[in-house]
Parts: sequence; C-alpha cells; structure tokens
Amino acid sequence: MAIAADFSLGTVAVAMTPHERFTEFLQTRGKRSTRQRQTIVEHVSNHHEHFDAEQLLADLRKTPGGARASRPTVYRTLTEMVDAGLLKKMILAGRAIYEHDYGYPQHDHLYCTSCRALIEFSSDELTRIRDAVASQYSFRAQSHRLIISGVCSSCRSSRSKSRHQDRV
Amino acid sequence: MAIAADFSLGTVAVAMTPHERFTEFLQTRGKRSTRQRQTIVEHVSNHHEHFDAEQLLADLRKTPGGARASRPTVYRTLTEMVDAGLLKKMILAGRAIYEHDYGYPQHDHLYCTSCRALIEFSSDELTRIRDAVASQYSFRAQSHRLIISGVCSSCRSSRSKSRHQDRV
DNA sequence: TTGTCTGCAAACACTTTGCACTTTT
DNA sequence: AAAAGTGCAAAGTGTTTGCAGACAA
Repeated sequence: MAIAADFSLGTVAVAMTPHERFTEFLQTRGKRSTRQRQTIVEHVSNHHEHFDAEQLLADLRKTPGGARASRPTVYRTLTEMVDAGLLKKMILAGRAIYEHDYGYPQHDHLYCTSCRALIEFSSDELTRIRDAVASQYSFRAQSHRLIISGVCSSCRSSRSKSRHQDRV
Repeated sequence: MAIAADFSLGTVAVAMTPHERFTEFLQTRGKRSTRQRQTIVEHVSNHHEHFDAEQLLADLRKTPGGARASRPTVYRTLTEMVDAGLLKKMILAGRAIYEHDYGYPQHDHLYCTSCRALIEFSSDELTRIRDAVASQYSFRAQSHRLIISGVCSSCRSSRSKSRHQDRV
C-alpha cells in the first residue's frame, strides 16, 4: 500500500513524455520498440504509485485485451526503464520496489514497518548534507537513499495487535 | 572490502561486553547458550568490519579447531544477534550485510558502486532532519538508513575501465 | 532478411524450513 | 528427562538466463 504525494508537475522541466523518452532510449541503444515494452511503459506511466514486478505482472494480466507480457519480459523491461531514467529501484523487505523518477523531484521515504506504507518527503537540507559529506571524503555522489523506518500515525492509533513484521 | 572508521570506544556507554549481552538476551528468551552460538558471537565480536553470512561461514571453516557451525545455524544466529541489538543488517547488491551496532555510535554510509567499499560517516544534522520530518508526519521513527552511492576517490583516480556494476 | 525479443522452462543466489538426532538445562 | 538446537537436505523467494521460435526494422 503506497501513499503517493501529489507532486505538482512543472517543478521539474519535462521535455518529453515518459513514453517518448523511453522510445528515444531504445533507439539510441539499438533496441526495438515492441508491443510488450510499449504496454509496460504505458501501464507504468499511468500508475504513479510504488510497485514491484509481481504486482505489475498481475496488473497486466488483469487487462481485458491480451496486452500481456511474460515475467522475464517484465523484469527485463523494468531494468531498461531504470537505465532510461524513468524509474528508480529500491529494495524493501527483500524485494525490488519501483517508483517514478522521471519528472519527479528528488525525495526520500518514511517506511512504516507495520503496514509497509511508503510516505514521500523531500528535504533540501538533506541534499546539502549529502554534498558536504561527499566532498569531505572526495567521493563523487551519484545518488542517495534515505529511508526512515518506524510506525506511521494510523498504525499507531489503531494499535493493531497484528504481528510486527519488522522486515526492512 | 569494508573501510571501518576507528571509533573511540567510550563515545557510547557500554555496560556489558557483546558476549555478555548476547548471553543475557538468550536467557531472557529461554534460549540456550550453545557452542555454535558462542563461536559465532566470539568471532563476530573480534572482527569489526562489515560482512555477510557466507563470509562468516567461510571464516569459521578456516579456523583450526573444529569450532564450526552450519550454514543454517549461521543464518539463525545472525538473526538473533540483530534481535539482541548487537548487529545491524542492511541489503546491498542483493545480499544482507551486517555491521556492529552495539557500542557504536549511529552512522551512515557512502557506498562505492565500483569497488563496493563502505565508508562510514555520521552527521548530527541528519538526525535532526530525521526527527523533524518524522514529527511533521506524526511518524514514530525507529531507525533510519542513509546510503550515498557513487564512486570513491581511489576508484576515480585509478580510472579502472572495469565494468561498472552499479548494483545498489 | 537480419538481428533483436519473447516466452518457456530451467537455473540462480541467497535464505529458510522440515525433521531426526544431538545437546544443553 | 525434557526442551531447545543442530545439521542435512530440500524447499522457498525473487530474479535471471539459455534457447528456439516470433517479430520489428
């Protein structure tokens, strides 16, 4: 269950649609624009929440038209979308979670270990710290990931006795 | 290859040795103090770098005396040590990496995607940000993890053409 | 036509589990 | 003696790969 913040598009200048950008990516790599890849980018672009490969696969299978793709293809295409800069990948509770990266401002997450919700936030200060630390160690920072784990307010108010699966 | 910062012990008040603390943990849980568990805590306590389960297993097998433990036992004991607050677990490039947590100050990491070195650093500001964000979302923060990925200075100077396995 | 892509099944890496036997308490 | 722990082998999970047929360029 992912809680997506509503980003006002326009915060970051986006020249192309994700679809266009992916097509360009494929072309420059000599890769082909197949029905499966199109289906996947399309679907992902229309769902702005966090998801994993299995969820995506299941969603595709639910679509009426036979517009499906196999598991290997889903995995392969997700990797390509990460390479193309459309998606970001992170590992939570043992499996890869994807989120939109293209046209979205940098942000980090609060992760509720009880209901597994991901709450997005962003902090300019954090970016400053990141750069300060990096330069201190002569390190070239390419990206960072901050995940604050804990329990969200709704899980705390409804003190569910449900098992605390503190899988991070 | 892990780069461990040399922490001046005493920064954090430590009442018991890790070994003692683990024993206490086992007792309060009705668990037994077996030869294997002793061997593992002992070994881990004497090696203050980051490591994974396979490394530990291999190290144990190298020891002269038959003081070994099976793979399942190593995994089981590592989990217990995390529960006991002796170790912290994080996932990098697909597998679990452990580091000492007991008696060590909170810190975060710079992760070199080229040589996979982990460089530790700590920042008070970061803790402040974490708490500020958490309270803003009525979230109870239990822990956080910041990993800044990029390329370390030595990997950059020796511009190795080696494959960039940007597995994070 | 040519070379990439797909889907299948099988392989993978890492980790966990069922179970009979061994140990600690 | 009773209960928990161990090791083995086997099963899981999530993900990747070899390969023959399918398809975009």
